[in-house]
Amino acid sequence: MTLSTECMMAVMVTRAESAAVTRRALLDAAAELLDLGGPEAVTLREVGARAGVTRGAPYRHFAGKDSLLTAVVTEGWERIGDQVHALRTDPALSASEKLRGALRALIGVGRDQPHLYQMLFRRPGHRPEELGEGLDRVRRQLCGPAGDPAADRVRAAGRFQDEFLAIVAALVGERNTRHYGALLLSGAHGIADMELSGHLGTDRLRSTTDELVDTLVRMVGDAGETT
Amino acid sequence: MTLSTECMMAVMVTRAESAAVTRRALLDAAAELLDLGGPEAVTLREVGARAGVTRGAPYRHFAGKDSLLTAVVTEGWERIGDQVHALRTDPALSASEKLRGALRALIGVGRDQPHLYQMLFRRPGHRPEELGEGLDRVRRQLCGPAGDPAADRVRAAGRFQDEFLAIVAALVGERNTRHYGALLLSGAHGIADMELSGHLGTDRLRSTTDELVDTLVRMVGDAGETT
DNA sequence: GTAGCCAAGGTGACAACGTCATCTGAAACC
DNA sequence: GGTTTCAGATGACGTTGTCACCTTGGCTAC
Repeated sequence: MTLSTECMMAVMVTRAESAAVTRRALLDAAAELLDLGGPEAVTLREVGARAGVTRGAPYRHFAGKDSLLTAVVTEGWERIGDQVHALRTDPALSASEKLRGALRALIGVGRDQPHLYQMLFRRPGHRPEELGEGLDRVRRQLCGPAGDPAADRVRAAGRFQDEFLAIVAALVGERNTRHYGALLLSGAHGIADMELSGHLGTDRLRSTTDELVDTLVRMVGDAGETT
Repeated sequence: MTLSTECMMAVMVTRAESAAVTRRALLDAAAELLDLGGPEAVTLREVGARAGVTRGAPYRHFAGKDSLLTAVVTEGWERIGDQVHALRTDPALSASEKLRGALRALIGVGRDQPHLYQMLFRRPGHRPEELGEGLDRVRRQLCGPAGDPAADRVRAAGRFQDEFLAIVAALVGERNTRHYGALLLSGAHGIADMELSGHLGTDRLRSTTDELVDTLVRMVGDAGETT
């Protein structure tokens, strides 16, 4: 039955269409495996199998495993960017409600897709030993060829940051945006990652993520007013 | 020359001593490889080679690769715990100086040993999908047999937290310690991890880690006073 | 319409890895 | 002195990422 349906639906597909659907299936399979068991569980053989192709096929669409995972991470950043964009442009929300929502959205990704979340905050080539100028250098290095996985990922993360900083600017003013934006983002990420690593919610550190976010936003609001 | 020295020093070593020195060499080799290239670069074959044994030998001292890495992480937590202990008991420092020092020490580990740092904040069995009650559950599960790698790691992290929270308590009072302690630790970890992942120090988020720590401590100090 | 092109995908192979079963030799113990 | 025990060596197995090579079927130029 599945086969006959497949045959009927396979009638008249152009080559580009077929390649696009395979690429999409590879990305979906990789994202699913990532959610299930982390980067280690994403094997090109299993990805290929779930996408209905063999182990070598992914190399037609991605340079290798890293490249595939980077593409999955890029789509993760794009989704979060969309979420924050929706918050920022929602006329029914106050500035601090938008901020709280953005931070909670980030932490929510951590809770719903822990493995994906942890990959959001890994250097594209995952080489933390060379700190240098951070993503700016990566951006300059890779800005040229659009479609490059690492560059796409940096761009997607940058868009998220722009949306987020626009919300922060409305709260603490243009002049303090970069500083308090960095502090808020670091704080939210720290809260999310502490929860993921199991350090939160213990006997010693018993606060919930929501409580921590509320305190953080309140403190920044107070500090932003006085300056 | 090295060989003759070795021979001279190798005279009359008991079996337990030899085993201990091998275990030590394995840990050192694993830590070194971790610093150089991350967990992927820690192969049992290379660890064994650097420790002067073959690939199978590590299994005499550790259950497997995970167990070995967990032991390395445990020693990392112990070192940080010692650092914070030294800060806490230093009579020449004020409470806020101690706090700032502790946060900077944590971030310093991130800068000096990025790969080790990132493993400090990974679940012992690295299974972030089951959030549950966090480390408390792991602690209860594994509290029995001392010497168990995961239990040791949880204990070492717990000691660090105790030292840290003692500093926080002196600043915001006993009643707020858990909440603000969690916030400060999350904040510092977020700052460190954002720097490692290259998200800090970009055009959009240009603050330094020291600036962020200062603001964070100042805000918590203000909030702690008012309550 | 037909010949050639080209890219998606299949297949075999390779090295590296974690892990285990088995063997060996020497220290430890009675 | 014989036995036990355990650190370490060795061979083997399954899995993985990756590459070179091959096949096949749409696409394009004439």
